[in-house]
Amino acid sequence: MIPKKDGHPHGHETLRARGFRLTEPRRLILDVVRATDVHPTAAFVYRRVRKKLPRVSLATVYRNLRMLAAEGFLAERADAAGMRFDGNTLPHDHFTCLACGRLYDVPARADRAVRARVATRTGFEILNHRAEFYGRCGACRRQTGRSPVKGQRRS
Amino acid sequence: MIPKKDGHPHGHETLRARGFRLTEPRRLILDVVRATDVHPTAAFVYRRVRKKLPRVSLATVYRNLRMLAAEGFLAERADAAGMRFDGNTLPHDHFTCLACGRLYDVPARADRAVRARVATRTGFEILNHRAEFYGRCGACRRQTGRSPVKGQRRS
DNA sequence: TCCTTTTTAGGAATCATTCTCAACAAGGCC
DNA sequence: GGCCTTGTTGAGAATGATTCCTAAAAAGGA
Ligand SMILES: [Mn+2]
Ligand SMILES: [Mn+2]
Ligand SMILES: [Zn+2]
Ligand SMILES: [Zn+2]
Repeated sequence: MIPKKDGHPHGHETLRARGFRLTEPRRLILDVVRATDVHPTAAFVYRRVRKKLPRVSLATVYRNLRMLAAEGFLAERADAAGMRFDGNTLPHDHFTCLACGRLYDVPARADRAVRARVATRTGFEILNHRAEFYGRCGACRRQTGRSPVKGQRRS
Repeated sequence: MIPKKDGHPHGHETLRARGFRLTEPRRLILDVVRATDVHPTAAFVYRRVRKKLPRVSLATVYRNLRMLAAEGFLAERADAAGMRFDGNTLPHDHFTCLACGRLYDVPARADRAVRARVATRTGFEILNHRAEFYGRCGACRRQTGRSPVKGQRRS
């Protein structure tokens, strides 16, 4: 039997499995977010998608980013600079360099104990958590005189 | 010598010490944020301040909240629902109840070890961090059937 | 093919936040 | 008191990210 002619890389088929149609805009949006580690904004994704699909609408990008995040194909994050998306859906923390503004993934995770302690102290049931670290990344530490700068903005 | 007739409670005098004038709008804004534990939005502060100073402008509220936060008299936080302010300037974490939406302070802090571990693993210099926990608060745990609700919005 | 449902593009609307600027208040100094 | 300088305010306009609306196109199913 001949394999389906539109077999895509990644786990795109799971989209269909969960009742999604893998339209052209959706495939491109998902690919853009997954192909970068900058935790892109919707505007960034829009710019990238337009290179392949010039007529795509910004509303379509927002709509599908929201939808893909709601279904767990992407992660959604909010910070002072607005909403960003993360193609890495494994649990991980983040580090923001205050000098260059870059946002890094921090693969390690030290939650179990911390969560348990907070839970017993407060009586809250803890289902999830989020840790953000701030400081200077390796590159910026080497460049002496590069001290924290105010007013980082969007990608 | 007669004491200054405008001696205020709290640490308001420090405002002057740092080169601020303690104007009426500023005093009221600071008092509103310090008097609540709801981590108010600018709109919330605006509503409260207007009760005492009906002619105050929303721009004045934003301007001074930003300024007071920059000087360390308040803390500023961003989440998915927008910018909020915190009268508690001591280092502390937060817990968001996914059922009722309330945001609680978590006075405990388990950072030293976590920070050190992340620093050695990544090579980043860690100057600060932020921890957010999510789950169900004590009140909501008791009310069975009250499960997490989508779309929490502003105060 | 015909019918139904989903998705889209494009533009308008919303809404939080910031900006602009003329008027105003405070303080210092003569 | 008058004058100047500097910081602050209120009102409204501007900005900018996100969402909403809607008619048209696309996809699926039978
Ligand atoms: Mn990430
Ligand atoms: Mn707090
Ligand atoms: Zn850096
Ligand atoms: Zn609750």
